[in-house]
Amino acid sequence: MSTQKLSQVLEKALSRNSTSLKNQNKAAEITQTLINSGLKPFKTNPSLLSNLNSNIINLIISNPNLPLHSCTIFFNFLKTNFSLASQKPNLKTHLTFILRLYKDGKFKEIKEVLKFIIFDDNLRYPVEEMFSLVGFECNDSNFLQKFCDFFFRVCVDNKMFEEASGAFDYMERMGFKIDEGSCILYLIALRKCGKGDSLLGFFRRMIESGVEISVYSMTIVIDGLCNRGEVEKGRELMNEMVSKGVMANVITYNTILNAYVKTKDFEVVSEVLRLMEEEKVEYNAATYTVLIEYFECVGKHEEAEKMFDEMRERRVEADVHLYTSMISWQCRRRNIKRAFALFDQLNEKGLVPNAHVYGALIDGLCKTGQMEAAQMLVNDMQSQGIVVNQVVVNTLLHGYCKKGMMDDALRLLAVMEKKGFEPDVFTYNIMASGMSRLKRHGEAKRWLFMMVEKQVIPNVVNFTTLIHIHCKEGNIVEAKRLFQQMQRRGERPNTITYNALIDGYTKKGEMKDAYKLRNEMEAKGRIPDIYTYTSLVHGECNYGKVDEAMKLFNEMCQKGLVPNVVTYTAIISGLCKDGRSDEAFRLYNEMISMGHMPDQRVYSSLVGSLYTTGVNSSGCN
DNA sequence: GTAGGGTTAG
Repeated sequence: MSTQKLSQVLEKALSRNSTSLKNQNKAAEITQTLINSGLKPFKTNPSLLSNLNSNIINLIISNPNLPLHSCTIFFNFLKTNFSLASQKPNLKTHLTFILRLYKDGKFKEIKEVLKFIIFDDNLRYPVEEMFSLVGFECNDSNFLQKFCDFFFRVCVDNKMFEEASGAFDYMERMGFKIDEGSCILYLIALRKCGKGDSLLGFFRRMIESGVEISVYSMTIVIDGLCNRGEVEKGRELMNEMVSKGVMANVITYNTILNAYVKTKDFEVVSEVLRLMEEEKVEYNAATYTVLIEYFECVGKHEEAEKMFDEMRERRVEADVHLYTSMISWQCRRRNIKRAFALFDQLNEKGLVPNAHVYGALIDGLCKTGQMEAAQMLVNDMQSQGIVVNQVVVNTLLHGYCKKGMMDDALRLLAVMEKKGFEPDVFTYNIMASGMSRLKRHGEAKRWLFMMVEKQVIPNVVNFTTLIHIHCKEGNIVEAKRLFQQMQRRGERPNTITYNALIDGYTKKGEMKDAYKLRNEMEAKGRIPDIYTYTSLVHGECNYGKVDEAMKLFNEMCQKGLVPNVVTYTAIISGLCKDGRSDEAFRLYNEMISMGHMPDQRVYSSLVGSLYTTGVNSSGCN
């Protein structure tokens, strides 16, 4: 190094020292003022802060003699005072303030400052650079680790997954201990944002980075896999983790059990139950809820009751979830008395009913047409301080619509809208189908058009309703157009959608197109049900092709589908019109033996057939 | 900071 250069360096160092000294003096002066008199002097005389620079600010903020409270007030003053725009705290100042908060254990406040940094265009830096700056400014490795973790969590809280991922990478590269709790928040946020496909990938990264894995994060990932229909993958993951020493608990098992219950596959359900027994995992209320749900779903009511009894024998306390499920099933079976008995039981146990429980009960009353009682229950829940939410309003509306009480539905809707209720996809569909049921097709369509105007995106159900309306109006062209439009919009028609359209075609006598759709739905994995067959049977009968109708009728029975009163009516009247009263009476008897009550149409058909064919000899009883 | 519950269309 030349002498000249050395002298320059020395000069610079000296001048730095002198500025540094000047800064220190200024900082000390301001700090003292803040301690003695707070912000007031600076507000009345802003020139006191005229020579402020970031070094001075940092010296003030990091001064442990200045109480944190004063420190915060000063920091916020600098941030918000427009006349001090040139001294607005920069990233380094913010980091200094965070360090100060950290030393005082103010973690919640740190997160707020971090959030501010993340959303401020002038303060936001690439993750890497910011962390390096923290490491450079502060030699405390513990703080840097904690800082990274805070930053990661704040990104997660604000759904900034890429930034969070960057923070994770940095922590991994630096060999920091990564907190599982933070990773769990990341997993939950992913799931909440519909990014379930990223769960497993991130979980693998956690394992590779040496994050201590607990049953919590494992279960979240398994749940995510189950929700995507990848139950087997979930089970494999569980086995893999068990071999690594992470034991599954009752919640993990419930998660897998619940996924299998939805497939209604008794074999796999029993297998999980056996596994739970082997592993000595005791059932809890959630296990019983899932099992009761399963048995009710497959129509084994007695088994479901047995589960409820077993739970009490094993002294597992029922909770609100379980009662809601039980009540809902009683209501579906129209056993309102039992539903209310369970409701009383819940209250006697000191459990607090919530909107879900009330929702189930109100639905039960609506299903049985007891609208006054339903309204009373709504008042009751309100008096308990429970908010009448979207579901309850929709349930009530549906109750009124089903009874054709459209004026009451409209009145309720108007009242609720005044209270801030906003109709959703359900509401519009309930109103439209209510109108359509009364053949008020114009109004029905208006409700569905209104939802589009209100920017509510129609789903497959809404499209199906509209298609159905057009079919009822005989406008099969428009129905078909909508059917294609919905698919272009990414809504996949389900069995019910196909049924609506098939019914439209059969009513027009366009049987060829109806069969074409039936084949198409099968090819797409949508299974024809009794409604599909009933429409086809009806269509064939209407056009005198009773042999074709009988073929369909036998085909559906072979497939294990049980004809209902409508199917029987269609085929019986078809046979009668064709003069085949023997066959008609045979099916009539079959229908009676199946426990179906014939309606007026069946009688008229049969009586009519007696007139045309003379005396029947089949011995109808 | 892990699981289970109430609403819609033929």
